[in-house]
Amino acid sequence: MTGIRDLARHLDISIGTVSRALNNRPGVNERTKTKVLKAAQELGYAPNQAGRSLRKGNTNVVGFVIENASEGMMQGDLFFIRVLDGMQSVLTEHGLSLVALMTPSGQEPEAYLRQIVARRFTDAIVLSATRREDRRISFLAEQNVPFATLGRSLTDGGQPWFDLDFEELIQDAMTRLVALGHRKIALALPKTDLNLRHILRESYADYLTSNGLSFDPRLIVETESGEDGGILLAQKLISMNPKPTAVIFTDPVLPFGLYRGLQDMGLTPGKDLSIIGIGTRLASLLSPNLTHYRFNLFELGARIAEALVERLDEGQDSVTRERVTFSLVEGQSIVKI
Amino acid sequence: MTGIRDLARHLDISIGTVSRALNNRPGVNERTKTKVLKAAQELGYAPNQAGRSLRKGNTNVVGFVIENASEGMMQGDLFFIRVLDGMQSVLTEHGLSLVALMTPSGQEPEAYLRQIVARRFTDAIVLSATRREDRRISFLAEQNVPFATLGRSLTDGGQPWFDLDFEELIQDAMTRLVALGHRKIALALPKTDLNLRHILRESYADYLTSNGLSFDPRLIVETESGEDGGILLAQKLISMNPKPTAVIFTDPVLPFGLYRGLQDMGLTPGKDLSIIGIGTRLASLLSPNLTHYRFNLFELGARIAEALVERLDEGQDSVTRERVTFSLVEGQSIVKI
DNA sequence: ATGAGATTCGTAAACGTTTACGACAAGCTT
DNA sequence: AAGCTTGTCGTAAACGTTTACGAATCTCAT
Repeated sequence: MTGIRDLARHLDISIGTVSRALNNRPGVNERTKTKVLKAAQELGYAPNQAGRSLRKGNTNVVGFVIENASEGMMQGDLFFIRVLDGMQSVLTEHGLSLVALMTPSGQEPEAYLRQIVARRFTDAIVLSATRREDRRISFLAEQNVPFATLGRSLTDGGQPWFDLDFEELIQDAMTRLVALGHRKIALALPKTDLNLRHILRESYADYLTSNGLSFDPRLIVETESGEDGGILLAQKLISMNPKPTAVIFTDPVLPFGLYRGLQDMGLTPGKDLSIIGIGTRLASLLSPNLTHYRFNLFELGARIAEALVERLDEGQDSVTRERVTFSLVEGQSIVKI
Repeated sequence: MTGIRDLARHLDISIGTVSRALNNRPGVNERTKTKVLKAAQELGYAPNQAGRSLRKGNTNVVGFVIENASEGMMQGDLFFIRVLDGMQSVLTEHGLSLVALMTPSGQEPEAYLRQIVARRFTDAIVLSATRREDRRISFLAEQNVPFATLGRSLTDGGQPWFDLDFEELIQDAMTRLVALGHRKIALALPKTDLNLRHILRESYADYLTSNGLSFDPRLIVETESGEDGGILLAQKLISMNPKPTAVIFTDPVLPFGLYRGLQDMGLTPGKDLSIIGIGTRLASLLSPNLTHYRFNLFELGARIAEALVERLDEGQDSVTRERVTFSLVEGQSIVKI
């Protein structure tokens, strides 16, 4: 393995100038600088990560923490990869590396976080799957670790966050459904402690009350995730009182079960029940095509990364917090009543 | 941030013994050892990664390299997360960390690999998406980096590899189809330079020739990935000559298009064309249910990790290379002809 | 009590890099 | 030509840890 000493010896100059040349710092002759760069290229030199970060006190690595790798991941993975890709694209431009870290199944999320912070493994951290109250956020804030979150939380760590604009989305969905004559609109929420759940719930209630419509909490129904959850949901919806004419939900695999459940009971999705999904790419595989909202996750990742590098470069002047927009993919699963 | 010096000062002993106590090396009194461990716990001490790996010359990190984050990832992500989870579970047991690294979209896979090797970022590497001839493998072998691959390749780096047993799988699928009376069985292969493509092709040909059946290369058809690829495939299959009565494929989203394409032409999947998929979890969402093979990806990951720690601990005595088995999920998409 | 051996600990060097500091030479001004 | 500035480079310390080595203490048989 070729180190900076080898490089220096090979060029017969001191390792100090070699280092300066590589990190193009001032005070090194242009000619020798190019010589050094060429030699580094030829010998395949790259600075030893450990040595560099020990000296500089940083790692040039940002970590994206993934939770729950084992369970509800059917949802997450499609999600994360795109976000990661977006982050990567801007981080590399700034000479930063991106690693994805997944909390070991057995370990507490916070304990794992404590580890990687104490070891100084990364310069910055991106959290996802934010809970309504999230101790990870307060922990990172206390420790003064630069971080951002994908999703918001009631616990405020002063960090930049980016999230999907669920308020606006629910507003949009509800308006559409109401315009089609729907009044009994069910909201299917996954059993989870994610903040997402609460945001959806409140947006839903807000829309109804601020538009003079009645808010009936019985129309909010808990769902299991996945296909089975969808089948169960179909049965629940049919036997509910009041009986909803439309339903909004988030799980990407759930609609398959929902469709099947309805069909098993002799009902036609879209016709007998209007269905609108949030953030499920697979949705377009159903027939009749599921009307749903999609997000530009790549861009979301890029935005997060930008906020993070800004934070790393310039301290914490301004924290950008944004709700990124969505787009509607029209299908045939919502109809006039 | 509390370092080992703080710990030593706090206990009023030398940093040498503190280090020995923490890494429980011989030559430290049992009583002081427990004292040290307790204090470390209380002060939330964890050894600085950079300092430790600089001194020890290793990082205790293994990296899983993900390629192609942007494009054909619809397939991969569902795949990788489970493998990663399996790896994580055994790596943590051995005090190793796992990070997922994704090659930046713009960069050459090999260049990226060269980077992380030269920087000594990880102790070991797991490669996926192996090509038929894979320069990454020869590179890692040259550099003497401990590594394993998920998938095989013609280029042999002397590394342990684990792969799904596609030979046995094709054998199984073909036997079933032939037993049902099928003779014109199409094999749909994705446009890719992955070794997988060749393995499937050869297993397919092998089965036919070694069972006295005719091998007609016209029955091997290239597909685009995703839903559109499925629709295209449906059209191709129908207009082919000879016209196949069954088809085998791998893409997880493709069957949705295939089903739709057939239905658009007034045909019924399963009835008018027998369909059997490989490794697509979503397949069970279709109706009629897609008959397909599934894998225990968690275990696959665990096996890879085990092989890797064995390699890290004991040098390279034996290289385990295994093809892990599959299971059939019976659906209604293959029928007697 | 004394020496040998075992146990426990402190000291200091080393890992590879960056960077503050000073040395030296060259160019310029007066 | 002397002094000053500028440009270029070498020297050495520092980052936080581990570990070889030796010093100090203790144990125990003689």
